[in-house]
Amino acid sequence: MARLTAQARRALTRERRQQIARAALEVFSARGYGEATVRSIARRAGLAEGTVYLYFRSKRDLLLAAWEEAAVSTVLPSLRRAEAAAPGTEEEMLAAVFRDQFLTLMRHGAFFRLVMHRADVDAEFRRRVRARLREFLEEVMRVLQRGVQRGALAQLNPEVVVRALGALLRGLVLFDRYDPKPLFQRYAVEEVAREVARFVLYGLLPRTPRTAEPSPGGRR
Amino acid sequence: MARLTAQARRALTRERRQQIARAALEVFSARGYGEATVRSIARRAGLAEGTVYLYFRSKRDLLLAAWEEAAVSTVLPSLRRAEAAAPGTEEEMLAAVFRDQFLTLMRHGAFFRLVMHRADVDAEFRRRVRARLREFLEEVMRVLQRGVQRGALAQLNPEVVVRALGALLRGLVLFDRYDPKPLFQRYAVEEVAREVARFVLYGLLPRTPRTAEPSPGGRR
Amino acid sequence: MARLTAQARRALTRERRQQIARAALEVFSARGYGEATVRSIARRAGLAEGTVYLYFRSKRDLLLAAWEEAAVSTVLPSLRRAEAAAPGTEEEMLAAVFRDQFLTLMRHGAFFRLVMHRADVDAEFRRRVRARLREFLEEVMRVLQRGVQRGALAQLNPEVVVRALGALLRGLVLFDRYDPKPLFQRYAVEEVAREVARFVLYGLLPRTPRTAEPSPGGRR
Amino acid sequence: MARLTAQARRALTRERRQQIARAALEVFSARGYGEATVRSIARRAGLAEGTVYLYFRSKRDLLLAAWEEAAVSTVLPSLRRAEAAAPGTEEEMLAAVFRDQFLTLMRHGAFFRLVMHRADVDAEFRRRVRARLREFLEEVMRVLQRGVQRGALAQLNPEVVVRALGALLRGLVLFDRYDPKPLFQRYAVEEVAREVARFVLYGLLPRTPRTAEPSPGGRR
DNA sequence: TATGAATGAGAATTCATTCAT
DNA sequence: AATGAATGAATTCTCATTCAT
Repeated sequence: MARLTAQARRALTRERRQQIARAALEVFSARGYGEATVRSIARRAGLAEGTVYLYFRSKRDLLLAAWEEAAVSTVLPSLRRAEAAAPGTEEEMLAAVFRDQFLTLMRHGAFFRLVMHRADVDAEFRRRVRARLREFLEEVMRVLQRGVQRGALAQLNPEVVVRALGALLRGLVLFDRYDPKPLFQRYAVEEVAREVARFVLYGLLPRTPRTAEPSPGGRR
Repeated sequence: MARLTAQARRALTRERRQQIARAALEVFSARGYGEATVRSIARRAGLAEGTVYLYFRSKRDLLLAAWEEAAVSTVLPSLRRAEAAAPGTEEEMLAAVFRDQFLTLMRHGAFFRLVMHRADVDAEFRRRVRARLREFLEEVMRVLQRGVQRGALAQLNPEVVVRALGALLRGLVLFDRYDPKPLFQRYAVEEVAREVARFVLYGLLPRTPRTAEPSPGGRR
Repeated sequence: MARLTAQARRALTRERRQQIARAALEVFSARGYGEATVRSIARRAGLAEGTVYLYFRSKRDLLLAAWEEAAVSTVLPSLRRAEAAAPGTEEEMLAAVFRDQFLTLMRHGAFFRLVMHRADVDAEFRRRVRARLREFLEEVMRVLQRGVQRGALAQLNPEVVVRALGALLRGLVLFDRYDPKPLFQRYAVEEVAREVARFVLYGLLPRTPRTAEPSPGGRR
Repeated sequence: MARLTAQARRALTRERRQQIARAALEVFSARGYGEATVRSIARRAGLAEGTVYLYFRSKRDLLLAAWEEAAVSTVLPSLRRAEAAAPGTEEEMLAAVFRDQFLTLMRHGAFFRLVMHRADVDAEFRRRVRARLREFLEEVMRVLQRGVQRGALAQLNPEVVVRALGALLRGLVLFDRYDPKPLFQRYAVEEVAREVARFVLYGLLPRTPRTAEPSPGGRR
């Protein structure tokens, strides 16, 4: 008659949920939403079909859970570190932030592409995706605005820039899958991150005049 | 009904195919792949279910056809125009190219998001998406390389830059759907295009030293 | 390309619906609602499972259709005939009405028992059952009221009597199934009908005084 | 917990069984058989699902137990009282018997309707329902036969009359649920019982000639 | 060529029953 | 004795695809 404490039970439940959510993440990533079956997710989690329904109400809920599982970002911390960087190391710090972002995105690329699509089809899901994005956008915007105020950044519209940066980074990874010559298969992540950091800092135009002044850590 | 020449027949067939492909594009955009039914596509095209199968082998083929229908780009021409631009109008020309790209993407945003996902799930589809992208990438790369050689552009890796640019532009539009404060609902496309052009040309860093030299069409 | 006229098509559809409704009636009668599967109904109708759903939206709709199929009453006509009866043949006419009612009920006894139960569980179904009963009740009530006014019937509350009669007749058949010595297996329907008619006309008390008067077609 | 005597244990077991059977009766009445879940019955009894299976072998057994619970009749005693009635109070006594019967039936109307249906589907259940009915039928038949022999009742076939009476009483209550104008919602049970008693005693025909003679307890 | 009725494979979901604790 | 998590069989319903007309 040994019964578990309510706390222990809840912990077990949370663990099972995560176990299933991870399986869902894998299966959804591999097969998409429509093609993934609840059965295959259960099998992947090593459980029977019915068991899944003890922890999730529907297949749709599995998708939401998989999204929570995948969306844990490692980027915000590295962004905060970057902001605290000494002047002159901007390029390196930005490259580091970008690399982290790339790695995060690469881990679940297929799933994020699925998410983009499902968010079109499923309004509740879209709401959740938006909620998660909001926090991220606001944090980065704050960083940018401080940079502009300090004179460390050009006077660009931060609303646009934050989205341009986000699109650039996410797009680079997520569109790479159907690139005829995938970038991330031909260059190391670090390399791409550094090159993108340069592009982002100095733009497309040649910076010849600038090299005239002592720009520590400057390039070329 | 009088007999038609083989040519006329083929023309009719092509027309019917396109009629169905357009219907498919609309329905897929609105509902996604799994949720779209062949019946709804047939209905949208004003035909019976069976008729669709006279022109397409399967639902999957409908998706491929919808993709061909959607992927007609208006961007390459505007890019060529841009390249021929006189120095000093770079910003305007780039903004124009970007605007065209944005408009193209916005027309079928939901469908492109679907495509990104289906390309993960369906290898043949991925092949086709890649093929279409290749031509585009190569064209833009050539433009960039010429710019670098002429000294008009910074010495960045064109492989990276072309993808970064593409990701930036596509990402801005495609991710906007689940932006908590959608950019393209709050700014005119032209405005976004111009701001992004500036960002892309000059980068994030302040350009104060540069304004010292006569930079026609310079900014702010 | 021979297409059917809209009329012919509708006739075919009606026929198919009835074919399926009859199969449903049989299967529901034999197995009950929960135990009956749509598949078994389809098989009984000689069709594939999916075909059933071309004609009915759900299993529940099949039940409603089966009910319409079963509830076609042969009783009202015979009731009207009875009312027109010459005095003195009351007993015979009533027996005839009862016999018809018994036969109707016996044809689908199990199904009517199911109906009584489902009407408890399913509100929409209850509504339909009620609607069908209403017409019947009102007709019989009118007959009774006329009888009372003419002095041909005792001054009883017609509301109660119509229900008492209905309950008696329906109950006799429907409860017979779990009678340890089923009446209708041991007596001919006609016999039961006649005996019940006597009971209903003269009641339980002995009618000795009455035999004193010349009661043509009187009894015993 | 101290050991219990075998007797005390058995008593506890019986009590638990009844507790569950009552819960089953309620849930079956409210939802029907197929729609009722063992879980909901367990919850209603304040127990866990598994516990139910310590006392009953299957869901079907729960139904049998619920039937035993519901079928305890209060009618036989009142019938015996009625038989002992002095002449002249027949109408009142019969009305009293009927009222008791009505009340018993009304308490579990939905369940009895379910029972009628399940008895069709489940042979063992039918056997049990029959067994319970037998005792009742025989008792009432004896009463009727004595009445006929004493000359207190008309010379009708008691086999038919006992069933006609039973059908009438049970039917009145059980069919009332889907009566468009339910009798028992519009008349007091006593009223219905009295009116039905009159109908049953004197029949539908007017008793005018009869009132001429001294008919003790006559009507109107 | 066009139609849409028919098919049946396949998927999500429920729930009676079992069993380790 | 009591629990409730786990199981998986079974069911309803959908829809891509076929085919007779």
